[in-house]
Amino acid sequence: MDKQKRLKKLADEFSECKKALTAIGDETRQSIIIALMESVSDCERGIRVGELTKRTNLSRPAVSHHLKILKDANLIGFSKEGTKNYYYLDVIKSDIFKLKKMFDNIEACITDIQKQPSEEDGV
Amino acid sequence: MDKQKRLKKLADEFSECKKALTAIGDETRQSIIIALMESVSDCERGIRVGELTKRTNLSRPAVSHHLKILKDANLIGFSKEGTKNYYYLDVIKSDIFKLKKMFDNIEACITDIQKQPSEEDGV
DNA sequence: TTTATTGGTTTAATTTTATAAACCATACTA
DNA sequence: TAGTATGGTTTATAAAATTAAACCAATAAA
Repeated sequence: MDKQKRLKKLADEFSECKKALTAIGDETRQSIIIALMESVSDCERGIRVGELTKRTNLSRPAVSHHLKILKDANLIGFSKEGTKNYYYLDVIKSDIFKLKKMFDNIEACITDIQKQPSEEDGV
Repeated sequence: MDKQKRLKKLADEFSECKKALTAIGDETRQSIIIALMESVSDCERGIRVGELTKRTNLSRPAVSHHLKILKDANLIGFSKEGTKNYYYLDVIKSDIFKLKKMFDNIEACITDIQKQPSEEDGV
């Protein structure tokens, strides 16, 4: 595949990650993700909204609001048990995996192209 | 290393990427990054602000403002030639590489821990 | 030296976003 | 059934971000 095509494909892949990047690119939501990370070993099922409000010092509506954005961006999973909602990180099923692959590709693609002397420049 | 420590390290690594994530988590800046990607094969040195305003349909002050944020977050590189400023993606030197490594670690760490049955739960 | 080009910055207005209060719905429990 | 806990949503306000206009500085060219 030529450089142009490869870069176009990479730009498209990056575009497909826009929603996930925007969702994760907010400090408040980053705190929520950190709280979810730290709870991975504690609770298999994930943690509840009440626990998240404690750990992040955010109000419940704020947590709820940002969880919705993270859910819509498919970055976190959740399960219901009665009125209790458990939120958790699930890397493989979520778009975190999509982000991982995308960053791997940026690195591979850009470094490849920048290493090679360009043919158009007369090499 | 035990799970708790491993997760704490991951959360710290994620924290160190906060600035980069916030910078990249903006639609306008995502368009700028896409323009920079697509120009990798065209111009070795990178592209100028004027070219970016054309490609993104943003005003010059807007481009300038967002480039500054991307620069401050160490996501892009630039070089001066007289009054001309060339902006470019440099994956290895920039914090894009830091993001790549961080996402690789999220994947490795979380999936490892979620795969193993937890010892505390009586296994 | 004068003029043009390039691009960063400040400012002020608009737009967007975030938040807490109040409210609603659901599902357990006694 | 009444009471309690959980948590999502709406709304009104406050805070923050975005942008274009105007301005400024530096360099290049004529």
